[in-house]
Amino acid sequence: MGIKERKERERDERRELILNAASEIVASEGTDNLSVRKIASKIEYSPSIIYHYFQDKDDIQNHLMARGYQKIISALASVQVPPDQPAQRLRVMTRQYIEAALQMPDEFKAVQLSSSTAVLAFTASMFQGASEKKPALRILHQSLKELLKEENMDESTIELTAQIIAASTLGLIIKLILENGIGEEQREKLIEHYIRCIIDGMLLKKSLSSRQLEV
Amino acid sequence: MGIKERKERERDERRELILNAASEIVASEGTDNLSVRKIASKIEYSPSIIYHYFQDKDDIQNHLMARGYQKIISALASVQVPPDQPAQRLRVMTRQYIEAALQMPDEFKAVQLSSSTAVLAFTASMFQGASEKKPALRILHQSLKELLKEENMDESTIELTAQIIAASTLGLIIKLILENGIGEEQREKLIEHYIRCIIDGMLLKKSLSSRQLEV
DNA sequence: AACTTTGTAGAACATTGTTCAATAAAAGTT
DNA sequence: AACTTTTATTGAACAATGTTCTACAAAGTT
Repeated sequence: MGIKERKERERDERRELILNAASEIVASEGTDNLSVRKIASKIEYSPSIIYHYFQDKDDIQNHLMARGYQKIISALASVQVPPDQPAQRLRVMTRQYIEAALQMPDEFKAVQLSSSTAVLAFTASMFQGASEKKPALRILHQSLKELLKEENMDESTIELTAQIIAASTLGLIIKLILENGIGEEQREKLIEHYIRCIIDGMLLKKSLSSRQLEV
Repeated sequence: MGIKERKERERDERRELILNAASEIVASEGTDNLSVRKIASKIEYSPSIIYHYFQDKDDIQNHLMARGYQKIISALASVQVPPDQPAQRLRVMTRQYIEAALQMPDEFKAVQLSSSTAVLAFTASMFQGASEKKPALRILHQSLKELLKEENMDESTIELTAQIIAASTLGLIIKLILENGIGEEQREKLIEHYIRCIIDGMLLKKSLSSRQLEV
């Protein structure tokens, strides 16, 4: 049954063709200026053909998001720090996550910031609920677990902490993306200070066990 | 010259009329479904009239943003905690900021998440650069300053810290907005834990002065 | 009363996402 | 090889969008 496979391959290739064109448009003109017709014109096909390969525009954007997300995951997964230094590992991973996101601001915006319902639903499926089910967060979660288990922290607190780190890192990324005029050294300072404050701050707190604060 | 003033008043009233209609549409149908024509139909005017009172759609959205932002600022400014307890004050303010934002997810999304260039520029003018120039951040900044000055922290670090707290709080808010299916108690837990981790974590770190970490 | 400014509407345009009916091409079946 | 079914592709069409332009009426000024 070689033909069926070839057909599927060809179909996938055309889907890739469409996605690549879409990706280029997003890269050159921004997410807002992506249109079905521009994609069609770029690949020199009629606009209608898009709907033979994708359900609708949201579908295309979902796939674009998935790609961007995959890049982030790869960047995260490729971090190899000696596993006996989980704190350092967490720092490096956080930094990698931030930098991966900054290298593809448009895709990241598509992943994280879109408010169209379909895109939102997709985002939710990756970022919502327990972090075990979210690819990128799972990796972060794993590192956190290794790190925090040694400090007799209960499971639910670890889960909460992972989510909060993910959320606040997202916030920093958004800040850095929005402030595209920011200088390189200022950006570096912010990232550095962020990791200091958030990661190290949290670690330090835990290492002092659960002493209550009444400042 | 009473007539000129009345004219201006009438003009402002119609601008308000338009903004209110826009606001209702955003509230009921979401930011994505706001359209000039819907506004016109809601106020029972022709679509063209909109352009007599606003430059374009982005202009309207900017004003919508400004309103939402004003609400957040009010919520922040209304926090009155004894000034001799700056840490507690910072906690309450952070919480208020989060809750104000969650009560108007659409406006907040408009303020923070939009990627249209005009909206972006506007957002930038409020959130970008030094926090002294950003109304909402300035209040936060002020509280931080009071709090951190006592711990001989230099100005630039305070600035960085303020920005990071603002950014990560933004991240949490976005997370909570995106996860609209989240339960009340879970949301509460997250906010509580966030304040614990971020605010208290930072405070604790500072109270131990600048000891370096080599975990 | 004549003139100018301001408010309003209607028609029109280009662009968008999407659908539908028709057709060409390919694959499968006899 | 002839026929049938499936797949690929197009062109025309539709409705909704943001926006502009021309025209015109109303209000204000002189």
